[in-house]
Amino acid sequence: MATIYDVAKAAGVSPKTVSRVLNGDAPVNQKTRDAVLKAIGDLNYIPSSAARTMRSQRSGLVGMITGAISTGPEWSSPAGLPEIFIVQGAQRLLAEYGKTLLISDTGGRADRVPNLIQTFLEHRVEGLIYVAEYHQKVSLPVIGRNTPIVLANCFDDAGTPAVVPDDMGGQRTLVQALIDDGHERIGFLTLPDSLIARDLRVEGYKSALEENGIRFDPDLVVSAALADPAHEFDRLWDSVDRILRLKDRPTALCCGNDKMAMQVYRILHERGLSIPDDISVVGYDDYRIISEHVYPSLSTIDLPYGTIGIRTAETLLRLMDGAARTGKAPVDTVSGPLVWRNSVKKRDRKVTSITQWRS
Amino acid sequence: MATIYDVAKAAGVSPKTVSRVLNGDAPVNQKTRDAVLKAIGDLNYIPSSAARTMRSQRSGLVGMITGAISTGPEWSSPAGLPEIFIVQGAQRLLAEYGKTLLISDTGGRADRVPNLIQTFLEHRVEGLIYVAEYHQKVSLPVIGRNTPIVLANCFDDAGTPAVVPDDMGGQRTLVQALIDDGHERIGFLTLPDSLIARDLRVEGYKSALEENGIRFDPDLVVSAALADPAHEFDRLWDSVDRILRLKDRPTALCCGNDKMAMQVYRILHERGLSIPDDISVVGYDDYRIISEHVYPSLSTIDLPYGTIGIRTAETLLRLMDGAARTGKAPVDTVSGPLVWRNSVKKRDRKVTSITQWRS
DNA sequence: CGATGTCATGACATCGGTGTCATGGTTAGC
DNA sequence: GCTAACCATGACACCGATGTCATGACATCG
Repeated sequence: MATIYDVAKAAGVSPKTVSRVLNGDAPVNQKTRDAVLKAIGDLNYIPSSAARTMRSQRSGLVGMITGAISTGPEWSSPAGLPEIFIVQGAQRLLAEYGKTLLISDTGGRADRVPNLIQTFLEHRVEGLIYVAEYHQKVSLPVIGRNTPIVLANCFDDAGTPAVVPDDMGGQRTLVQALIDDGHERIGFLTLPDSLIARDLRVEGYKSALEENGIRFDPDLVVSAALADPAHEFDRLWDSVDRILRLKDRPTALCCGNDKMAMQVYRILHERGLSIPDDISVVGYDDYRIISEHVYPSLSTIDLPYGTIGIRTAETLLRLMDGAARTGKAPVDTVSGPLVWRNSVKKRDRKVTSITQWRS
Repeated sequence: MATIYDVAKAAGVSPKTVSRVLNGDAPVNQKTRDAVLKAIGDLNYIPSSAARTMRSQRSGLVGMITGAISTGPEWSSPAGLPEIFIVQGAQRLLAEYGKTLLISDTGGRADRVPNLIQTFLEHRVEGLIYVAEYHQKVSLPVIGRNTPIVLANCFDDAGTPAVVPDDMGGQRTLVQALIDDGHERIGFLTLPDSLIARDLRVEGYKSALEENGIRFDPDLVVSAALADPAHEFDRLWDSVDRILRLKDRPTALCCGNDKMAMQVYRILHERGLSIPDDISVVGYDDYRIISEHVYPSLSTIDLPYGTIGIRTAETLLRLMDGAARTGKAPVDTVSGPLVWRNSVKKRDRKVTSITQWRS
């Protein structure tokens, strides 16, 4: 492989001049420049980033770790796989800034993390990103002060900068949209209790009700999923059953995610209820293979993994740039747009909503 | 950051001896070794792979490109995203061999590929992997002879080593399973004509019929999907309609993939047909969020992306190891297991199948 | 016209490891 | 007891870039 010396010799200049042409850090005469560029082309010269890294102490690399890290309950999402969107988002932004992404997956074994970090540090990554499979709390082994790290889709106790989905705001937006469509009795089939997203979304649900002067009825919120997938469906069936038997039956159901919504479709269908005429349904995630293809297509809210990736990279780049931690909260929340399809029916409101004379 | 010289000084030995402890390339006295290891720990020394790469000319890096590359029709799979499984599979195997994965996504723009390759070459990657979104033919810009490259989920005209799914064998297996369950009139709602997988699977379908002495009826094979997603559903509806109106109506339907199967479920349901009692259905891909959660759960065949990733890495490692291209065909096919769930009904065969006296 | 500044370029050291070769001390073999 | 073989270690050059400083050729200015 040709070196900068070969190029220099071929162009009849010094290596340093070739370097100047490549990096543009000092003026070079046009003729000289042309000669150098020609030599580069002829020799098919490709600079060595290893040599450059050594001299300049900047590798241009960013490390990313995906896969399990917490020792919490294994809540596998065999098809969720938000990771790829986060990876793509982060990679694309980093590429714009000339950074290359090193990636490594734990393969589900948290004990491998220190090794991965060691490898990344050997490559002198300028920053690290850790991506969790779902919104959760993690605890990472400590890394030297020098290498900034940003958490994506998770956060920790140590105040590490993090980017997470705005589960509370998302659910609030979703419920607000239902209220705007005239719904007031809104059931909520939640994710498993062990998930942080579950609590945040219930908060968002409550807050939307409150802002609209609707009383919160605990009977309407049912923990519908189990961390154990084996009994998932039966549990969901039972939950729907309980909600439908309520005296003042809800006109709309929020589901923990689109997958659950798909199963709720089936349950409602088997019970002879038509969506959205008899009851409206919304999901969460905008998992398009489901939301676009079920019938009626599902109204939901986008869980913006791509944006989380971009935002994470953005935060990391800023830290790499030496920006001291700003006063800003270390946990950044990202919200996604409503995606309103055909699973919600507009209703006439029985009473004038409080919202109408609020704004 | 501590260097090997700092460690040497702290341990009272020469840098070269530290190097020997790290690499184990020559015997080192136990006492000396302990002193060196202690110094390494005390100083929190992490070797620089840039320096190592420079001297040894081996970077330990493998580059991977994902995203669009062909200029063919944009057949987007918004939710398919096999890439992540391929990435994971490849990364895990590479990690076992001490290789680190550099990853870059084209962001859908094939014209960026040369830049990505340039970047990878600057990092002196020891090998390259290109991952396509779906089984297709691609054409990559030429790279120097030195860096081996393997294609995953695609192939080219130039005879580059490649790993692709065994679409023909998979469909044959699937149809054979239907035949084993007593079906003989088997409809096939295929993927869009533009896809290579479509033709291969039709081949597999025919071959299974032939092996069982069942006459191929072209009316049973309907190109059910369009590359244009806008009219996708109407087209599918029409295709199912056409097949159901056939004089000798099929007892089972093969669908191009699980997503299509999910829509076929809905169509059959609306027509008052029950699965699997009135008609059996199988998919393709084992896209679990669908296949496990529709009702009845879908019998299908796994499209083994993880295995493709592993096999690709395996092939690449062999090439990196200097193994001259063996006589083996450069295109390697990978097949996945049947996943038999509840969407197929066993039938009594009207006539003794030819298979029974064949083996 | 000499002093000063700017432009274009080169010489040389250096980043942090490892390959090569040399060296001194032990042990084995005859 | 002398040589050969081996073990453990160090000196030194080198991988391929770039930062620093120096230098010669011109242009500018008072």
